[in-house]
Amino acid sequence: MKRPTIHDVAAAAGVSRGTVSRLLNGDRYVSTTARIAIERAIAETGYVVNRNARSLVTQRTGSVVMVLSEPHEKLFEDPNYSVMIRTAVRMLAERDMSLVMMVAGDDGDRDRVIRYVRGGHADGVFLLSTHAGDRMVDALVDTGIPAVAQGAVIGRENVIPYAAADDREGARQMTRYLVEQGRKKIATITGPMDTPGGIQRLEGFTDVLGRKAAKKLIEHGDWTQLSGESAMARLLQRVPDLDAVFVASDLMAAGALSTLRMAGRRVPQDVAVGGFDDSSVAATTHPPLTTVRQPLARVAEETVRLLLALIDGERPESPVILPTALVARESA
Amino acid sequence: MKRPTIHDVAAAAGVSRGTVSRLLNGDRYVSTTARIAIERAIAETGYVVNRNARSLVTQRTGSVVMVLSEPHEKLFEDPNYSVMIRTAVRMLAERDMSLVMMVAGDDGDRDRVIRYVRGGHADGVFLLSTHAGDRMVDALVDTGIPAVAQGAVIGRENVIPYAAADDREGARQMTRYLVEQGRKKIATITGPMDTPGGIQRLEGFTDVLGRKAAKKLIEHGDWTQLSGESAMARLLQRVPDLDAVFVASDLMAAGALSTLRMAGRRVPQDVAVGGFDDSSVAATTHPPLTTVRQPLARVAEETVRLLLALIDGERPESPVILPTALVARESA
DNA sequence: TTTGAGTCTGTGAACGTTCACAGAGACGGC
DNA sequence: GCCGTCTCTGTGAACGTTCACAGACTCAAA
Repeated sequence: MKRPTIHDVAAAAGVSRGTVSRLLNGDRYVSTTARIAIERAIAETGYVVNRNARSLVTQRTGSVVMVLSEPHEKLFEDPNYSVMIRTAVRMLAERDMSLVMMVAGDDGDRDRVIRYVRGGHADGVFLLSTHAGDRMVDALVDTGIPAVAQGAVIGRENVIPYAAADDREGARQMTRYLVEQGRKKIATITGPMDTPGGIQRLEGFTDVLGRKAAKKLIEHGDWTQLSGESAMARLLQRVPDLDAVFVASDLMAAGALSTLRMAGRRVPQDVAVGGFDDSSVAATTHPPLTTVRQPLARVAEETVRLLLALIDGERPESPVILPTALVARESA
Repeated sequence: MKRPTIHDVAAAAGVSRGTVSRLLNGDRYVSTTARIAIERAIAETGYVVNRNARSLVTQRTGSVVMVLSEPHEKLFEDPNYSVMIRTAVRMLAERDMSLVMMVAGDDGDRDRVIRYVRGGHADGVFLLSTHAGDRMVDALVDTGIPAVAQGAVIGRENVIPYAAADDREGARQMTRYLVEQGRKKIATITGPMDTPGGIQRLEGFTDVLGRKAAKKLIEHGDWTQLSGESAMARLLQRVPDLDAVFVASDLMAAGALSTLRMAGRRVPQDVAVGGFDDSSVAATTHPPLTTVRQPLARVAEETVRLLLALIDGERPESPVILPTALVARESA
């Protein structure tokens, strides 16, 4: 019951290992008769190449590792991951490469990742939601193995190529929209200020309103619904006469909506609410959220493309920034 | 700049390959002096074992593959996946094993998966949301490599071990709850009838109401919000006097809620709505959904445990069915 | 002192590939 | 008829491990 090897195929086809190997690897110097015999032999024996043996000599693994840098608790919610995983799996499959998942939640995890990559077990690395100042990033860069990120790695923008949505311009779009609607006192709830989305979306907001004007109108959240609720509560207390709020994620916006409802403010009559992401919650809130759509699928695609190019030894341009679009619903 | 090999470590430590290998693999016959020398040599050289070379001789890969059987479009939404991935990655990491992701969306994908597993590239397989009658399942079983599923594989319940939430009892809980609230005409919107959740949750519903009574009160959806909307519309047309509906997923329930709102029915006064999953949407709908919580994390854990046991050559009990809990909010 | 068991070590072979090399044959141009 | 080029093929070595085996040494019991 042993798995057939390249020897078995060669014997069955009446040729040598070398010829079989050449056919397998797309070398052009294989005669048609040999080709046919080998192809039949492969079909008959059910042969499939042993990647370990191959990797051992080629020094290539045919796999890429995706590193998720969230702590273990905060796992749900983010559709980014699914899209990223699917896209990567699909695009890698086209090259017959595979995707290995790793989590870098604590220091032990990070060491494992470093060891894994340093051990030469991957041809490339995807970094997801990596935090500012993560020493793992530098260690990975040191290995010399291609690495890319989805969204900027703060402080390493120039060393880790990345693709991302145009968070800043998206925030500008939303803020301008609120202004155009005649809103006079527009506040914002940001994401965490150690994430690119948190930073960029606030930048976009102040781009439109001006730094001084915006100063008093900022509260910070941590992307969770709960943090949206409490940030909204703090805003209402500090700025009771606000008539609009730009919330840096839909989930936080959902939280803001319930706080507003509890406070008796009507949306959008009294307060307009703008979200960000156009995630699935955006359509289910009441009222449905006006939000900014991110081209998630395209960002994922470009991220993968970036890594594949690096693996191929090219020098792709980075960053790849993709446009966002305003989705007008009822909340603003 | 070559990566150090076991030879380098052996030389640096003044011992032979064999001794280093023994230490690495936890063999007890290694003297303390050798151990210390080797450990220092490993630290100095930055040695990390080459898994390919190891796999080549041990015939074990130290990795497990997770197969997602959704077509490429329907990817978002399902938190199951994230939890499952995280749990698997975490538990595998403890054994220094890694997780490879594959998607089986079309026939080409399925062939790739079969080839991959048949090629001996994985020590085990996780099957996620596998469809009834999928020939890939039989092919995988034929390889003799351990495989488990999260949720039953319809028609292969006895050949593929699995862990799952007690969908049937969960549906009973919800249906009973609606009855206890004094609801007289309770309808249901099911999931697709080729998924275990679709089947089991309907079973639970009819368990409580009786097959004949339930007959007329059933509409089918496909888990999406949109399908929930239209199924609800069909129900309203066919059974205008219904006063409750058990919807087999929260997302579909969100759809049902908006149809009810459009139709001018108040929830829960006119119509009570019960969901299933206790997913993130459940809290954001208006009114918040009364639903059934699945022990997602525990299901994932048990699924992984099952596979690890199989890999270790044990014969674990299957299926592992885990209890659900009713979460009362405002919609019922 | 001999024996035997237990501990520890080194060595050669094997795992299944790819790759470089050498060589055989075919064919066309001179 | 010879040479050079092109196509095609087989072979040996290498990749970095593990494993079985044989042997050396220690120690205690007979």
